[in-house]
Amino acid sequence: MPKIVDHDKRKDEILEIALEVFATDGYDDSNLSAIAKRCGLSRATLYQYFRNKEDIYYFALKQSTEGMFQKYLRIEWSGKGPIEDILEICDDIMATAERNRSKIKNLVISIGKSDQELEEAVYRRTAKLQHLFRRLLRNGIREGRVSSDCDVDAVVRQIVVLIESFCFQLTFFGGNSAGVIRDVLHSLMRSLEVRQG
Amino acid sequence: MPKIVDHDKRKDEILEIALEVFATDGYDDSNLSAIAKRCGLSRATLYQYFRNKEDIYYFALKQSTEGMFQKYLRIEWSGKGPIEDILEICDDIMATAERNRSKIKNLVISIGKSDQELEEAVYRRTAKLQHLFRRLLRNGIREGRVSSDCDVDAVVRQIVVLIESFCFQLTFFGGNSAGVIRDVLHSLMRSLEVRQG
Amino acid sequence: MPKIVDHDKRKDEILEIALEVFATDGYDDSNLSAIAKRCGLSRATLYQYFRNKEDIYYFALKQSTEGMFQKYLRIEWSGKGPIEDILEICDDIMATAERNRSKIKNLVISIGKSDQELEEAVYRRTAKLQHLFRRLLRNGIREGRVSSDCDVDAVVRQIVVLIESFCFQLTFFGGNSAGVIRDVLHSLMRSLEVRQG
Amino acid sequence: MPKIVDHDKRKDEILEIALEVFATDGYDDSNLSAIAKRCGLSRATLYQYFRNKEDIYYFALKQSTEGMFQKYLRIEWSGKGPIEDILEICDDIMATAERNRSKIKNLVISIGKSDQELEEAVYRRTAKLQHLFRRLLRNGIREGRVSSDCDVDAVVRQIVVLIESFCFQLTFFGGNSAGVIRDVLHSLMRSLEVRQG
DNA sequence: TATGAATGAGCATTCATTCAT
DNA sequence: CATGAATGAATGCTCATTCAT
Repeated sequence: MPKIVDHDKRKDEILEIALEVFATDGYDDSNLSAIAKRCGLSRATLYQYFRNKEDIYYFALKQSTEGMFQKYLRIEWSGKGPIEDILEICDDIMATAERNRSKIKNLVISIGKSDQELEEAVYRRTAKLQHLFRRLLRNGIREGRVSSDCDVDAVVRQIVVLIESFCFQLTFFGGNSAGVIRDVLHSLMRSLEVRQG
Repeated sequence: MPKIVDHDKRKDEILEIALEVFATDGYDDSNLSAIAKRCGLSRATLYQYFRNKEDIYYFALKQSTEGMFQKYLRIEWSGKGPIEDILEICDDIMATAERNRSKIKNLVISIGKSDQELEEAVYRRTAKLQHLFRRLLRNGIREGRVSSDCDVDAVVRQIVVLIESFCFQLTFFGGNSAGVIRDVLHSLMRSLEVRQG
Repeated sequence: MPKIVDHDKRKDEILEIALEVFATDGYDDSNLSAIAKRCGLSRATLYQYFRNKEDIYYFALKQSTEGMFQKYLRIEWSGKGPIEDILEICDDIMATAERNRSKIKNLVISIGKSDQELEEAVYRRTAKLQHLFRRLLRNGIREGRVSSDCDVDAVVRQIVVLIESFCFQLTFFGGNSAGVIRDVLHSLMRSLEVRQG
Repeated sequence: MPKIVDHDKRKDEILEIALEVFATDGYDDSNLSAIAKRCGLSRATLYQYFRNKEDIYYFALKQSTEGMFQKYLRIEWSGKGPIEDILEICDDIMATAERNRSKIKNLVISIGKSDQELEEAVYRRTAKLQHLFRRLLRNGIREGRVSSDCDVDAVVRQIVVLIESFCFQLTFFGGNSAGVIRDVLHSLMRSLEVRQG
């Protein structure tokens, strides 16, 4: 029997490392030598797991975003009200982003390369989340906990764009700047809240 | 007169063209051949004006941002009040950014390359503007036109970060997404306004 | 019985397939992966049967030419005369070549790689045949059925070279061009024939 | 003024050398390093003259065959008769081929790579020559110097195929074998001659 | 000043071959 | 006997940069 290494596991390890390298150096300035070296492999060996550099990048990115927003879809709601719930989700997303800065950075840089496919992917991944936000807001309005002036679609759009901006700030200026976006998001949401007498 | 007079002018022409090329192809995917060709010069000649590719990039960027925020510093104020004045400036900046998307894109991408120097440059260029905003807000509070709850420093920070985010959105997702940031900025500022009985 | 019996058989199977691959892609453009895959084996396993790629090629070629000219050596002669006999043999050789174009192509290409060893091999394989031709011609002269002007050695040489040329034409330009060589060979031989009053 | 080297001349020099290298090693087994080294240039410099390896090969081949058969088209005819004239041309072609073995070898190898374009090119280059042969033979028949049995088209075809075969033999087995083909061609033509009383 | 010529350094990719299991 | 894993050695190609004129 041949030398056995869990192929898929090794694949994931490579992607993990590749992601870091890509995040540090960018796609163009990175090179397979660096990735291979950090994996403790030769450059040629990478080709046993992936067809080419682009492939590595693509899968590294895919792996890093997969399931990123899945967990929010089956949340159990606290009684704190819709605004609080939305903020909680948003905060969690942003905290996750902060914890995975290198992944986010890659994502952002990739979008910058105007990879149309990725833009759509971002949309697809957040579509359900947007739907959730809409439902929460509408419920809130019906229950009188959210200001009836609120243009639901517009607000949801703003939330999403602000979260994106959070990621941008995180990528380009770091956590402090990103924190400002979080503040803005909070102000924005709070201004929609109907104070409960 | 000898040709020498033209030196600086020629330098600027090169930078102008270089900026376009960089904006289109990105720093890495661009090459000096392309720039030289579009300048009607040979590659070697570029080295008579600049030391290397990075130099060209650096100066192209510098040139493109120079004076970007200068004009706001000697503005004459309308009687509409500080909030309105600030929004007017912000809108003008954002409109300018939208008109110069390729420059902005370069700027953003460069920052992404984590060119520390550039990050500082951005700060330096906006420092005076921030000071202006602070003054306007403080005046507004004193005159009772701006809510006294307003944490001036925090708000100014938010303004700046939102304008940055506007540029990011512009670069990565285009004008529609960027417009959402503008809306957020407006909401934010309006919420500080004290309605005049 | 253990699997060992199959070893040589398996070897031949590999060579058979290898020959096809080599004929299709050429030595350089072919690769062991392709051969291994078509054999249903892993690349590494090939090395259990052959030392290296060249070995595989060498033996594939050897196998394909082995016995190519054997059958003519124990032919029973018709009464049609030596010229007719020679032509019959030549036609049969050429027909065989036409039927095994891919083998021939490999052979030709290999010779092109100036594999000295192969050139000699070609000579060795045809030596006996040349001897047979010589005998037939000499008999023919003695019996008055072949023109006495005929320089036996020269003619035999011509026959062989024409058959080789037939293979070249077959390889490079296909059957039609090769057919022309066959015609030439026939004319040549017929011109040696002494018409029997 | 810059360093001036006659660009086209240098180009030709490179092609000259490249041709030799290709003839020795074949297209695949050759590499640009070898060509560059023998040119006294760096690999990168080759790319200032040609776009890629294939280009070098293509032009090397083109250069080598250009005008190969041109000179025969405006020959002045001796009084020796058509057969003699044709043989003289053929001998000259074959002698030229022998003198330019490396060119011929390349040509042959290229055809082997089944470069359709080249096969056509060979045809195009010999088309006028074939026409000339046909005319000579027809004149010969009319004038009673060539046997009236002679199937002109067939004979011309045979001549061409034999010359090709000459080249093949030259490439694969060298001048001695090729000489045999020359002999065959002579016999063939002589057998068409009508002896002048 | 301007530029044709030349190059070194670097990169992605391929593939025959080895080795441990 | 069989094979997955791993790799060294090549190779074509690009490009910023230098140099001599």
